[in-house]
Amino acid sequence: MMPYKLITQATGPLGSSSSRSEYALFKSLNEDELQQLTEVSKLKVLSQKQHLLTQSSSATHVFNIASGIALIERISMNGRRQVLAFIFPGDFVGLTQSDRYEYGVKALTDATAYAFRKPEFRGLTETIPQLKKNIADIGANVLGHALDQVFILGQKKAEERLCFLFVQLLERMPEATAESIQLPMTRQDIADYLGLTVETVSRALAKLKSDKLIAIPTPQKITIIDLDKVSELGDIE
Amino acid sequence: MMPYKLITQATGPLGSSSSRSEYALFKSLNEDELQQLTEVSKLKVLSQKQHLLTQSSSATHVFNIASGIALIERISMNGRRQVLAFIFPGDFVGLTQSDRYEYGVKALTDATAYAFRKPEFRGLTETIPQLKKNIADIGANVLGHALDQVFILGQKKAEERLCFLFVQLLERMPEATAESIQLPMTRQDIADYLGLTVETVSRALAKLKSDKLIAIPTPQKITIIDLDKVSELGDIE
DNA sequence: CGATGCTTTGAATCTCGTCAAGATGTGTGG
DNA sequence: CCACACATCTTGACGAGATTCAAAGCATCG
Repeated sequence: MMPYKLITQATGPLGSSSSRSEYALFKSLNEDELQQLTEVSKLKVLSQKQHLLTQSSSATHVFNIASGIALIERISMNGRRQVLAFIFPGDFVGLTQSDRYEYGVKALTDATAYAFRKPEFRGLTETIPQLKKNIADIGANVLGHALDQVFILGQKKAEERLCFLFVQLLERMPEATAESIQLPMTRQDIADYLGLTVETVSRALAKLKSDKLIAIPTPQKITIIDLDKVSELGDIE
Repeated sequence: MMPYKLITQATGPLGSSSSRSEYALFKSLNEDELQQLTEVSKLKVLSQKQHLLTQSSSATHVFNIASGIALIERISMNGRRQVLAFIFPGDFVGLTQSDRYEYGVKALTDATAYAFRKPEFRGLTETIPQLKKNIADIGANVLGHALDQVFILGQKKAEERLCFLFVQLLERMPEATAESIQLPMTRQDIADYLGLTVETVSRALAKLKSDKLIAIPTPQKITIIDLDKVSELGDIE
């Protein structure tokens, strides 16, 4: 019935390889509880650019990203698009205020996610207190992230915003190191995340490169040369 | 952080007159439960420009605004200031992720608030399930507000941002009508909320005025002349 | 290959920020 | 009551930063 095994620390179907997150859905759950979750989950496989869920569609499930990278986006009537976050293995998405998703989630790479039907999931949050707590922690974390983004968009220049992104990726993306950060998202995605245009993103990257703060071996890969300065520029404190 | 709408139906020590909120801390609580809350609350009286709580101070209380208007602000090391929200009677503030407030709350007018010591408040959330649910709802609402702000800051121009503020004030400020919106905050507060400078705010107001979308009888009072256009410009959908 | 999509670069334009000055308003002390 | 200081708001001139429009470079994929 369960072709997969539950692991929380290491890479696994429900837990995740994303290591640096203190806000994990499955944190501090015992074997039995994990088992209960596994039983109501269903694996969803996505290829690049496919949607895990679409804005305005009926909010029937919540999801836990198992592998791959995705983004959360919100598109307004007049077509303007805001990327709200990039998400990684172990991240949890799908909660809404209403009965429809207020945002879309699109895979940037091939990806897999475990889907939980809402009623069943909600039931488990009632019977497993720790799970409810984890959800609350995740919510607080999401809010913290949103406030960080508010700060950046309200206060920072293009190059600083890019540095903020780099710092975030270093903290959250599984395989990212200062030596090599793979960028699975397009320049347009970055622009829509940071409230800029593609051209400005490209130029700001060129400037950071010419200032020797970063290198850009290929368009999809950057190296942080001066981590101190990049951190300083990207800092929100 | 952000507006935690909290209101009972009637005006009283815990709730108050602000009407338009669906996210009430005291929603669906019975008399006895309200009584328990009242017993652990303590009135705090503030005059204009005083702080209800200060950033980085020990997070000992949560608060329910009873009267007056305040703002939530976050100031970074390098002195840059971001206003996160304007809050009104019935709003709830003081929840944090850490043991210190990550933001400050400053009164824009003379104001009063009911204070709850955290341990006691937390105790009540355990014994009153509906209270816990209300807190969760409020959190979701706060997140929604933060995401709106992200959208505005990422996508909109100065005049549109101002219209967004007007729409928000119309929705949330107790006595605000299209005919008359009192602005208890300074231009600097508005600028720091919308990610602009005072000068840009002043000029954008002048432009909206010359375009006959609004009138500015006094610097602290505006009138919406063309509500449709203002709503359209300020809309985030 | 040619077609398509993504990225970069260039030039003109626009928006907003910065610096500076003046206007308006409020509160205080003489 | 007036005069003065102080804070807030507005307006102007200028410059920096970002967007827009346009074109060209580079990949990948049929």
